Amino acid sequence: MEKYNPQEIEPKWQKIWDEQKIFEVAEITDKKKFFGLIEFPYPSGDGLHTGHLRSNTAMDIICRKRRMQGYNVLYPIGFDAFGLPTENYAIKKKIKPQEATEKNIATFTKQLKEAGFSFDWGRSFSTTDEDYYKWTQWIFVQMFKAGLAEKKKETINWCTSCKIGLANEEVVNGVCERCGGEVIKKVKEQWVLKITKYADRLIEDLDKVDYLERIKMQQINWIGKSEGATVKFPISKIQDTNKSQITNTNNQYYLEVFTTRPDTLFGATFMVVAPEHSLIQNYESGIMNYGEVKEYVEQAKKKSDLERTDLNKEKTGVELKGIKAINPVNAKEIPIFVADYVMMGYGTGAIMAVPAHDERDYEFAKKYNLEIVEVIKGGDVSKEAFAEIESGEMVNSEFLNGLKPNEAIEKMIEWLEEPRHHEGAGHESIGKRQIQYKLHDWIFSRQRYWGEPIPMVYCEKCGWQTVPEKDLPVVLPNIDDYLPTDEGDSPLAKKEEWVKTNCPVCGGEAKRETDVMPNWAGSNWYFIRYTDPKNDKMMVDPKKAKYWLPVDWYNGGMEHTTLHLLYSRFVWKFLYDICAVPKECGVEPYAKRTAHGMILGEGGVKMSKSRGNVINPDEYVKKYGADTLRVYEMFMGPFDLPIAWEDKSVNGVYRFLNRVWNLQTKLKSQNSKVKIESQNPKLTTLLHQTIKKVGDDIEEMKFNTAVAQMMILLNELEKQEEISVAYYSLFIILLLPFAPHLAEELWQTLGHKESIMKEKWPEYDPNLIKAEKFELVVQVNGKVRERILVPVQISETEVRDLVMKNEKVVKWLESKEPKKMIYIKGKLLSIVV
RNA sequence: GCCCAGGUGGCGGAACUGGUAGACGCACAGGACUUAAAAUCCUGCGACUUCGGUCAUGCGGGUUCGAUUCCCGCCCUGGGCACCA
Repeated sequence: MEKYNPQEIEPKWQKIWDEQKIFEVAEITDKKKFFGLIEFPYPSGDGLHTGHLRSNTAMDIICRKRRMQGYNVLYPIGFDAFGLPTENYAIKKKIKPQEATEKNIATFTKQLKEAGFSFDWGRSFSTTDEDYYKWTQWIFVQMFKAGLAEKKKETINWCTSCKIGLANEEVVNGVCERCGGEVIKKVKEQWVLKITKYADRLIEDLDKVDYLERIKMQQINWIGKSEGATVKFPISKIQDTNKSQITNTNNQYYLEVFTTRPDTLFGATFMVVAPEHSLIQNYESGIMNYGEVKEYVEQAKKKSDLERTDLNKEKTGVELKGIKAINPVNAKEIPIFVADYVMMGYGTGAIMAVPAHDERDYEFAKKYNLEIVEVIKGGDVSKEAFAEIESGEMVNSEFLNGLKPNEAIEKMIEWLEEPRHHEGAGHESIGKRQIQYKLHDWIFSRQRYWGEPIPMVYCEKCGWQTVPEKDLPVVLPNIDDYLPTDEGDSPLAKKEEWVKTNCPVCGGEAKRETDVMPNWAGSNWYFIRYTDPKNDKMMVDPKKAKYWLPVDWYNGGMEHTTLHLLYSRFVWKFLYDICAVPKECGVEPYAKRTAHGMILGEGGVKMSKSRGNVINPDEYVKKYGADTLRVYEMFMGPFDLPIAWEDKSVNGVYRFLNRVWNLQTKLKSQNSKVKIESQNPKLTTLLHQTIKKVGDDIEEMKFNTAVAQMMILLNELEKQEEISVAYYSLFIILLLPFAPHLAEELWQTLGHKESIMKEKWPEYDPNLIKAEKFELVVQVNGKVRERILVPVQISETEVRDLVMKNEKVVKWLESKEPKKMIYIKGKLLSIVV
């Protein structure tokens, strides 16, 4: 027998699988389908990393098992290749992004094939392929036509280092998520997608899917739905007798706020507006201390978001002297402040402050000595704010007195919504019920080069027009100077002959949009395209979509469970609404979503180039083979938790596979007819337990214990004088999804002509997983005192008799009479004396 | 601050629905083979012990015949959100 030599057998089998196109899936069959999905990789210059392998191996195991269970399995792969990392990499290396992408995809392809994943390579594509992004642009056109895409002036987050606008989601702790660079506010015309219109559905439909609970929570928190009311506070017109009239340039007579606590309206003793609030500009001449206010506003602007949102800092603010707000419930005049603890980006950018029942307002009121009016009894407002909503009773609140806060909220909203005469505004309601989301509309423009051109044309006469569908794709021109500009225009703007075009409506002169789409655009819908990747007539053939979609199981990293998941769910819902995907597919794109834990470097620290602790899979494939790497990544620890790489343990897995290989020496000479049942019953039990455990564990992604169970079986098999081909075959089949090359080679060695993958996934016999005897545990007063081997069928009386005769037990009873005996069948007998 | 995980030997981690804590692997120690080493195989491996046992699953209580598992109160670690009105 030759030695286990993965370096030889792995390339051999990869070649055979590739040539036979064994994983290329039939279009539509009568078989039940299974669509397993992993996040397609971003082909960076660094090559494949251990995290890709962890996710891909897990789904590979599941898909291989499904195939053996008789499913028609789609396990596709592609590349998410547009975007900043490649562009920046290309700039650094002084090459074109096209070149970098091509090279990186080649590397990734080679690495992925070397890992033995059962991908359907026949369906592979890159988001940068023209016949793919044609449809990415087509989706944008549909969104525009549906009124969900709009170009508008937005205060955006501008990364000064990437020279690019960022979505709110891409700003983390006040800095650029990607490069950590400084983020400033900049007003720019931007394309936005109105994801907020789908906010409710994105929350509600989570009930219909099987996601990890924490993923659902993340989605819900991100959308951040709050229910409450808006309330208009009139601004009192004349304060300062020296000034005859307050100039109000925009006829703004109200300060409108959003509150989740309309019940506390009688306790509103001052107002606060964000530094960016238009009220300040509008009442410039009415604000007596305008200079002071202006200075505060300027200071606030200079602060980064990080500084402004630092919870530990003391709240600051300046009163707008000369104007007052009138609390509409009691007509009291209350002061207005500007303070940077109120954010322009949420609600109306202004709040009514109820210091008695809100911690932040309380702190502010204490500092500036403002009135604190208790309107809910139950706390001690001389000491701290009482923010409870479940308990307490309304006081000092006229028509709300005596109610519970929850009831008061409803009553107050009713009161606010009643139309009534209102000074300066005629006949309308003071406020109304309002739902507010933290989720913002999604800024979809990027002022860079390496992305899908936004397929829009601007005509002076006709306004924004979509590029006609027959002219799609708008091909990204191959330009030499693709460096970003400091002014924040896309490099495409420099290519005049490309920009200049004709208006699709009037035929007159027009200009192309020069911004490109963000990275998310291509990854929003790639899984749909896998079901029909070559279609040049439509995004997807409804028949094919109907057969394959939704995705049955989607696994990926925790880092993509908020943004990518939310965005792609939104796009799916839109495509569902316009019938671009058939109704039969359902309202959610992914039936099940799981996430793997990150692999950390040795010692539990994050892997990074700067630390120099990045594990390169290639080295391990070279040294141990892909099978060892696969099994190790599954065995290293619980799949969903982060885990540190441990070089020494890789060796342990290599030993395991070698022992499986060497087990061949114990094979009975070609005696495959031997019936399993006739063998050693203990071993038979263990074999069936292993079939059950490995099968069940794969479904629950408990790969570590599945491998452990196979090791237990191997240990037992090794103890035998000789083993039957039947036993060995079953063992290899169980191992196949984990170590496919090894399993295939051993299968062939056993004399099979067909691939092991044609075998059925084994089923266990429920009668055989039970052992004939078990170890009965005897406890005296809760302590284990004896273990006796007894037959499974033993009755309770027999157990009692047996135990009471047992010397050791008798000794522990110290001739006392047992008070109580508890018998747990098949487990233990507990005696209390 | 809020939400979600989690805390078990020297290490990664097992443990069904309250029923033998430490499976499996790593590391380590001893032995076999070898001129020797590597590899491989065998044995041992939570702590203490007067060798009868006793104590042990972050800490302190509780429920129970019995708690890693359930309840109450703390401490710590990781992740997410964060002046969201």
